[in-house]
Amino acid sequence: MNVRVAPSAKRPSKKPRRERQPGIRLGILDSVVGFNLRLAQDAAFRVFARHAGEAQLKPGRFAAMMIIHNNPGMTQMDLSRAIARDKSSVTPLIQELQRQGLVARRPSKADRRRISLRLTRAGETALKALLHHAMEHDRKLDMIVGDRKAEFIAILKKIADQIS
Amino acid sequence: MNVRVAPSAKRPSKKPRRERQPGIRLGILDSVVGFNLRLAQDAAFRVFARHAGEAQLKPGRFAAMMIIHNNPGMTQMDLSRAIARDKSSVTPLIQELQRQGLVARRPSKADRRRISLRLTRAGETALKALLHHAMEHDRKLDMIVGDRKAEFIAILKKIADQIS
DNA sequence: CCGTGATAGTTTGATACCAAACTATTTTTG
DNA sequence: CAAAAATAGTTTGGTATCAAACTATCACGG
Repeated sequence: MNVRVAPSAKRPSKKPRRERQPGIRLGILDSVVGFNLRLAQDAAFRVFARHAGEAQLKPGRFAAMMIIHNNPGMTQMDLSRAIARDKSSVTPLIQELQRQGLVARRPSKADRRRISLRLTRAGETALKALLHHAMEHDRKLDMIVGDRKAEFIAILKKIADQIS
Repeated sequence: MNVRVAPSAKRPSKKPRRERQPGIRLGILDSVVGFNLRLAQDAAFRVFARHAGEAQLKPGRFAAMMIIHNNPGMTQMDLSRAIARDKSSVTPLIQELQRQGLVARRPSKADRRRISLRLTRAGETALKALLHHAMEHDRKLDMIVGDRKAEFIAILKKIADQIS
């Protein structure tokens, strides 16, 4: 890591350096799992979202559609748990997908509190396109992660499941 | 991996812990790095924030104070880059810390656009207390990550640095 | 020096999220 | 069975965040 920092050197500087110090010391944060997890996730999220541009590809939307595709008839609560988002965050997400004609919402016959979700034909078609973009993005991550991908993901899953 | 399981286990747990719903099929998402990265980071973040309760410990605040501690005199832009947050997110964060008397903001003599940051005496004291909580939290993560921590963090750093 | 472009910080507007309160149902229990 | 508790979904309020517009200051080429 870079360790250099502004040395507060007495510099009667006519010419203050414009070069911004890339050497901010992180201290122990440098080896704190949570901090590095956040930086990595932020970076990955941003790259994903940036390439979304034309396609309406956002990580959350893609994940939701993918899961609905895999579990037709699932409820919003199911989805909430699967993507680890509060149910109140699922409401507007699904409403937006419905508004765009990608997801169909039907009241459950068996339990009238529930709304069963499935992709429309258009939704299935859209998912196929998004899948291409998403896989391309994740391929970058795969390359960075390298051959320890399985173990890396296993650790991430353990964190998601076991932390309390 | 996660395959359906009859949920009717005799488990009268009072507090329905948030966990992924067994029985929902994730499909390829199950092995997508980005998706698992998000779940892990979300879980870690929430646990950290929850234990904040009493102390005013939020991941962002702690990281900011830690970095300012390690780099007295740094600017808001420096901090913005260090924690990978937009400069416009740093403004309210620092103002809050200043309002609480934890961070001192002083205009830079050399460059009057800049504001140099440092922890106050109270800030240093507060940091010590927060450090204790934060380390306790990260110890949980350390236990989950196990003996491959160095490699795990190395991969996270690679993702944060190299993704584009 | 002087004007143009870069940089630091703030403000404003938009988005995503959570948590709590609320409604409508269903399940459980006394 | 009726009351109470639990569950599904929505609404509301608050926070964190980014991006773009804006102000002030600084650097640099001419």
